[in-house]
Amino acid sequence: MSANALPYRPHNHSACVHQALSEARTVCASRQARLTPIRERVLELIWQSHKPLGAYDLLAVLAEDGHNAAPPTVYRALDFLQQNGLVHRIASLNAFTGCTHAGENHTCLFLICRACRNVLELTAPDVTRALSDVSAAEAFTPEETTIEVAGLCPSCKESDDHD
Amino acid sequence: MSANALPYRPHNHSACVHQALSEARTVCASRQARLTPIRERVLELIWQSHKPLGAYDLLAVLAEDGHNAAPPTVYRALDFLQQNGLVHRIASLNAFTGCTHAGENHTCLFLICRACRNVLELTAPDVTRALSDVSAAEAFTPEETTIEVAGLCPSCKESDDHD
DNA sequence: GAACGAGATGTTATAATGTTTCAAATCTTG
DNA sequence: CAAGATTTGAAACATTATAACATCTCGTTC
Repeated sequence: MSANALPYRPHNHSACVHQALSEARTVCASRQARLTPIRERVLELIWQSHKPLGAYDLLAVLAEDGHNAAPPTVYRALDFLQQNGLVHRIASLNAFTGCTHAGENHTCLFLICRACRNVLELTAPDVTRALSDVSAAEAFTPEETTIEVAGLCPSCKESDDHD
Repeated sequence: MSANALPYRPHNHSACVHQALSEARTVCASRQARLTPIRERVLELIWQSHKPLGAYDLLAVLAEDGHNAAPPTVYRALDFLQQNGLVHRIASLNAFTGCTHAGENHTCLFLICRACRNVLELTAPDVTRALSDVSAAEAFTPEETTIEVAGLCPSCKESDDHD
């Protein structure tokens, strides 16, 4: 199984978080984008797991932090993080997940487990190429691509089979 | 250009609507699903153009009809239509569009013009296969697939180039 | 170091999208 | 026609997202 499949397996997750934050600092520094405390905190929260969080989930945690934030605070942080390629919005869930390819310009896809809610982000050249061909065939100029596959991850499939 | 590319070109749209409604009746009859007046009206409204409509857009038109509907009325109609493969929800737009492959079991993708807002629905075996391969490689069991490509359609690209 | 300006954040209000719940009406089937 | 199932009506509410404007922070310039 590829290293990318981690979210579906137990792993040293604090390493994920640490690496993500570290990469984020690098990316922001190189772009002269300011990774302020709020933005960094939101990114850290999103990376707490591989389950996408909603904006209001984030707000709730910030409230526990003692930070009395309003929705725009979170949405602005999320906008910043998206613009700098640090998080993705999962349209079918209205939720946000950490980008595992920070800084890379990429078309990615998501495998979303409906049972455990974990999300695996992948880049799939074959899919990207096929989609690009389809667009070209229709003379369509693609700009933003959303590919989200909902289903069951291997672990949850197994549990499901035992029912 | 394929016949499927119609939304981006002038065409006899009332034929689209007529055919869609006719197919819907056939599909529902064969499934013993009841295409009630509200459901049919919602489907007809969705087919008024190839631009996806939001649930509240539909509500507004129903209000003009003199039909004083509340949100659940529309969402229930939309649920029914989706379940019977007559409309699709475009997750990235929170909007609904008529299915051009009614009754067929298919994985489709959408080319969404950000300028004119028209949407072209396609089935792309190469994309479907590539996605299926990716899922298999991760031992993931896919159930629902969302593929939405936002960009510029040929007509709008042309206008854009002239700026 | 004071004044300025740009970017970031705070605050309030509101918009847009979607769901829950229960009651009433309608259709279907025996 | 009576009973049960499906559909619709209606009110309230939940969730997600944005608009508008005030304030703060921090680096730059004078």
